[in-house]
Amino acid sequence: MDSAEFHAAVYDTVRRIPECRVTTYGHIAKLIGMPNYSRHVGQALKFLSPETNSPVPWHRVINSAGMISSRGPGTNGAQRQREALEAEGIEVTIGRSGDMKVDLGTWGWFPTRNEVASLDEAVEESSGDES
DNA sequence: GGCTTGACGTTAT
DNA sequence: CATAACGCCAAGC
Repeated sequence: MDSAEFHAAVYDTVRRIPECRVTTYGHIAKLIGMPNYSRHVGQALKFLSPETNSPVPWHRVINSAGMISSRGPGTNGAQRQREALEAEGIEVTIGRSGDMKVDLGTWGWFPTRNEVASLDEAVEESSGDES
């Protein structure tokens, strides 16, 4: 699998995250069959974040600690992500250091690969499948 | 070629 | 519960 396919797999998986739910980079990596590629999931997502018009709900992907990754003090990306999450009704905790955290126990979405496959039938989109 | 970096994860203090 | 250490793999330099 080259980087392009990896990106496509990531987008395809992230797109299936239900509304008002969040998941982690690591779980996305597991779903596409590459448990140790968590960092590259983020790498793929940042490639489409400037768009914000893509069908990929990138804002629903956070790290295992449930916090929105910084990506640079001067950038407003994290801020936009918090806005998007709250817009969906997801509760975001703000710390004193400006750390934005989501309760994974409440909003987390961690299905198995099989469950995602069953969701695939419900979606019935014209997306070319993998494997 | 090696060294550093990064929207990360897990385990141990 | 907050920090630290270690592991991980592609990309850029």
